[in-house]
Amino acid sequence: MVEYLGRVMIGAPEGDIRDKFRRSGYTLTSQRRAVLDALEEAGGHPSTEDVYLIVKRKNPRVALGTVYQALAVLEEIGIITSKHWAETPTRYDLNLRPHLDIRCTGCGAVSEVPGVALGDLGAEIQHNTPYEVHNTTLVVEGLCPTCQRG
Amino acid sequence: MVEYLGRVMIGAPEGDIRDKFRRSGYTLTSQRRAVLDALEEAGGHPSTEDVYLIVKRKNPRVALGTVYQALAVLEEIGIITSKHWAETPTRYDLNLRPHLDIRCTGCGAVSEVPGVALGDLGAEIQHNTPYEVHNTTLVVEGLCPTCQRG
DNA sequence: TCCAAAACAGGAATGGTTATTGGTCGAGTA
DNA sequence: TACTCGACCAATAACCATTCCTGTTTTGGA
Ligand SMILES: [Mn+2]
Ligand SMILES: [Mn+2]
Ligand SMILES: [Zn+2]
Ligand SMILES: [Zn+2]
Repeated sequence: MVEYLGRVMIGAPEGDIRDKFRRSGYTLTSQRRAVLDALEEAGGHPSTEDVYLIVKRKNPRVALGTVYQALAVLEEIGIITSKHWAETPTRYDLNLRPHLDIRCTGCGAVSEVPGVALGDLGAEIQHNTPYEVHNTTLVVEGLCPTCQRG
Repeated sequence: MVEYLGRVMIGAPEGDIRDKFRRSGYTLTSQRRAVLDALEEAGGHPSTEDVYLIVKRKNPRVALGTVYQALAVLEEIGIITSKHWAETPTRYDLNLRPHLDIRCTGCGAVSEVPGVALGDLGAEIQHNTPYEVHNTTLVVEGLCPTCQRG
C-alpha cells in the first residue's frame, strides 16, 4: 500500500492502515483489503466501477454494492480520498495530501497538477463567511494533450 | 432580469439577453422566459426542481424536462452559470462573475462568500499542466450558522 | 397563410448510488 | 472446541437526478 511517484510517496503505510481500522471499529476484511489492492493496481484515480472490475478478476463473487460500501468506509477512516466532477462518477485517490487533480472532458483521464500553491484557502474562506468551513475542493477540467489533437 | 445585492448588479440586462439569444440561434420562447423569471424570483442558487416548481405555479403545463432543457440553453449562451456539489442536484446562478459559493451540508443552503481573492488560478494551473484548462471551480462545503446550532 | 424546423409535454429510460434482506463469517468467550 | 452475537456481505430492488424518445404544438420565415 505504499507507492512512489518520482520522490513522492503516496498511499498509507500498512501500519497506519491497521491503526485506522482498529481505531474506527471497522474490521479489515478480505473484501476491503481487495478493494485497497485494486486501488493500488488501478493507479491514479479510478472510479468505483474501475475498482469493481479489478476486484472481480480475483474474486468474481464480490458485489458492486460491497465495493461502494468498502470505498465509503476507506474514505471515512481516512485511507483514501474522493473527488467529484460534474456528470461523471466519483473518483478515488490513495493520495491523501491536498493536491490538484484535473479531469479531461474528452477521455475522462484524471491527472495531478504539481506546483500550484493553494495557500490556505480554507482559512481565508473561513474569515469571510459565518459558515463553519469543512471542505474546499478545487475542481479543474480541461483537455489532455492527446484529446487536444482529436 | 436585473437585480441588486447591495451595490452589486447581478443578472444580465434585457438587451444582453435578447442579443445572446439572437446570436446563438436559439429562440426566446415563453418557457425560457418563464424559467429566467423563476430564477430571478427564486433568488440565490435554485436547483432545477426549485425553478420547476416556481414556473409551474403560473403555467402548470410546463414539463420538468423542458426546465432542464431551458436551463441548459441559458447556460450555454452565457446568461446563467451552474455549480455542482457532490451528491446534490445542480444549482443555477444569475451571477455571472467568478465568485465563491458555499453550500451547507446540513440544510442545503448556498451562499456567496465575498472578499476572497482567487487570483488567476486558471492561469497558474495552466502553467503547471499540459492540459488545456477550461474550467476551474472551487467547491466549498460547511455548516451555516443555523445548522451549527442544531 | 403555409411550411419546415425548433421546441415542448408527457412519460419512459438511464446510470450512479443507496437501501433492504436474508444468509455468512469471525473474533471473543465458555 | 463449540457457541454466540454482531458485523459483514451478496443479491437485488429502489432511488433520484437527469436524459431520451415520441407525438404534438409553436415559431419564424418564405
Ligand atoms: Mn490525485
Ligand atoms: Mn453564487
Ligand atoms: Zn483526454
Ligand atoms: Zn444549514
